[in-house]
Amino acid sequence: MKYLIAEDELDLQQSIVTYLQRDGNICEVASDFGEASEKAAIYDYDVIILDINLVTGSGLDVLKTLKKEKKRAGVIIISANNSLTDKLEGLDLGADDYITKPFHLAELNSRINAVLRRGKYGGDEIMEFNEIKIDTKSRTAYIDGKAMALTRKEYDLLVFFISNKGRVLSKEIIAEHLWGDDSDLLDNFDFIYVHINNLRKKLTAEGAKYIKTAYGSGYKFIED
Amino acid sequence: MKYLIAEDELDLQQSIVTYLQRDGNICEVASDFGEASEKAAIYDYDVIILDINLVTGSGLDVLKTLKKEKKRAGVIIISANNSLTDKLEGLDLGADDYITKPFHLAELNSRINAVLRRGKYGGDEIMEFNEIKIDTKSRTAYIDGKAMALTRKEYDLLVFFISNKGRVLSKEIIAEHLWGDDSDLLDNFDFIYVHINNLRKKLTAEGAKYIKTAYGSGYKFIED
DNA sequence: ATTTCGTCTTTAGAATATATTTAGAATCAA
DNA sequence: TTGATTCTAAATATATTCTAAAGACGAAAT
Repeated sequence: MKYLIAEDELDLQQSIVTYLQRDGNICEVASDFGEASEKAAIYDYDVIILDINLVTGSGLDVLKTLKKEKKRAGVIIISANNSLTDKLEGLDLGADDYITKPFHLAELNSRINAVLRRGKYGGDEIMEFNEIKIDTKSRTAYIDGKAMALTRKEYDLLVFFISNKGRVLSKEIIAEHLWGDDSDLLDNFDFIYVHINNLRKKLTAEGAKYIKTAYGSGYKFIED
Repeated sequence: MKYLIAEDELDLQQSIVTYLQRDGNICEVASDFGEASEKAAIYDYDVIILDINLVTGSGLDVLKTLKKEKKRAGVIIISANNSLTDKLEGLDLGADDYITKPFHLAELNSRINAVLRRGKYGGDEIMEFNEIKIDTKSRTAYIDGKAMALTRKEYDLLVFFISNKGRVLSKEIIAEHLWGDDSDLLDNFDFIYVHINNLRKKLTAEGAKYIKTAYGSGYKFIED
């Protein structure tokens, strides 16, 4: 695998490089944003490890470059502290995962593996739909950067919708996915109405009207 | 350097010893957990290579001994399978790295070098979360510079939370990591409530309300 | 356009599931 | 043995999920 490590703390940079090279990986480094952006634009990396608190420039630039150049590198953001805003920033930047300092190299390693594994299966750590962002790690959904207070079923429902956005989901399918073979319930699906309603309320409270009723067939999550 | 190789597959054990001795290292071996624990407690090793699938005893014991005796040996776990839980468990147990069978000796060697090199950064010395600092060497947690009087379980719980900050940890996962496969307990998880409660009390006594309940899913350690 | 019927929405609250807290018994370590 | 720690058990508290029922809406038939 080929990595770009954009980190200006040189001993940390070196630790990561050594750790990754140990497994036969190819590493390139960047110590400031200019260098990081440039390399990210030109070369194809499998994973980019990006410290958003580099002294020069803005982390957005590097990620924008990646999007513009349609680079498919997985991005793991290193952030110095774990405040909510930083985390949200991480989500906004479109990173695949984030890790907060200080961390164990082995922990970084398992995140890298998760990101690489994901490329194949597509199970994202962070999901997005317009102003809605879901951090599956903390099981928290954000709307316009604000954490939503969702119950477990509401959260599961939202995740299911977003991972099937645009597709009509029948009550049967939804029930099967959220309740499994709990056959007591599967006679009627009235309870779905209630959960849909509750989730809708919380979404529309923030101005998001994404759950459309497909009369007679189900629901779909889609732009107005 | 001085090594302890705790491995009961004798030809593998011998291979490792020969490989390391060729570079002028001192090696001692142990073929069961009793021997490994005893030697680990008495002698000072730079690196301990520990097969967690030894037939006798529990891998926890050796690592617990190391913690109790405040031994600073780096630990590399050899594990027979490579499931994620095993990996995480290994890290949680305080190991510095892990390697899964089968492996090339050269790979083991580079892991050893990484572990030796590490000490520097990310060495498992100090963990931090806002005003909380944990000195893993002395197993002491400080809050605003003040040492907290934590019991073992409370300390372990706090470390587990902070090393997985932001992530929802189910009671099952917590139990698995703090109690291992002690299957007597794993039927119900009520005792978790008590430890959470106790830890919370001690944290909130200092104004830190970081343990959030994720109703129905678990707990997470996170900014308010 | 009106009726009709099946489908969906909405609400309130009952039932259930989950979490907190306390006290004390059992266990462990010094 | 003693004191600290850990676990058990039970009460209390809280949150979620489901049921039920009344009304609104959509679509097809008249």
